[in-house]
Amino acid sequence: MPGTPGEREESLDVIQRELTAFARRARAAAARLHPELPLVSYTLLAHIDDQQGCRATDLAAHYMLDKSTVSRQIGALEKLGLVERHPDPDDHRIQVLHPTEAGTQALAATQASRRAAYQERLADWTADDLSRFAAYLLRYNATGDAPQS
Amino acid sequence: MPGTPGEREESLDVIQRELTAFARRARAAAARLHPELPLVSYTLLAHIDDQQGCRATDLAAHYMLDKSTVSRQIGALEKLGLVERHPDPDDHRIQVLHPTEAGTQALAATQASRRAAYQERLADWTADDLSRFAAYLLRYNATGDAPQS
DNA sequence: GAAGTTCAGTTGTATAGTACAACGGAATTG
DNA sequence: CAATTCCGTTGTACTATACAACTGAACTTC
Repeated sequence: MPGTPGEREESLDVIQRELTAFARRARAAAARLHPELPLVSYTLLAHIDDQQGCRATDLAAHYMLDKSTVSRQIGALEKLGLVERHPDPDDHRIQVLHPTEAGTQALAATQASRRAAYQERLADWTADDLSRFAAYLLRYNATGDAPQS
Repeated sequence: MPGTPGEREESLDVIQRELTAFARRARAAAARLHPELPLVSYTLLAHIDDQQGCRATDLAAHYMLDKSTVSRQIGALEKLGLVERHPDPDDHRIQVLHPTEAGTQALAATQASRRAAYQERLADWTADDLSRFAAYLLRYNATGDAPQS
């Protein structure tokens, strides 16, 4: 469709702006909502739990983070007693991470309160709109999974 | 609506997860894309430009930032010669912000490269999908404009 | 119209999250 | 075994942020 270039650009600008606005607020909201489990730690912990045994390097690659950042975050999570490191018997360089009991528990609690917040916020959306919005976000993020520049 | 709780929850989880995933990467991507214009500064500058004369407090409210943060960011932008402050003649407390010539120019350049990145990323979306996605994001962010929790 | 209150913004201080660079030890490859 | 590559840590620095204390201007109320 070559007819409507302006409209397309406008939508792109809106998407860019609104996603960025969201990103800015997400941090603030996360900090307010769960003061004891920092945002990044939460995210990493969730990933560790999801993958059931991953390495620090995996986390760094997946989140586009420096390995030093991951190292410190993991250190913090370990100090909080939420993750454990197990040396890989085959390769001594590798530390396999997984959540402790407390980690799984903390994660569940955080997830619950997050879901409640979203629930309230999106209370007046129809299930149909929610599902379409979710689909768009999935599609958007999938596109960017292996980005560049 | 007690009928369809599962589907709704699932969508909520997806939205939550995907928005968070986006937020994670946004910073890294922005840092890579425009090393010279820091992410936050860019965002604030864009808002200032968009609103043609806004106050620091407006920015703080819109992005859920502390006024001190805004104050420093504006200070940085001013030092870079990208924004100017004009005292309001009617209310001496207020500083009306707007972009300088250089600010507008820097913004245009940054916006162009950002838009190009989004363009490429969203190349295979129809204009219709883009517009609906944009609308959802606007609605989502508007809902949260005056939140609490 | 002076005192108290609210509002806009700045500054001091502290913290999280991040990157980059330099390193250490372990594994792989020649 | 020497060189290289891989995983992780530590040192250092910087950005973004919050909270609290403050200044100064404008409203309120008597």
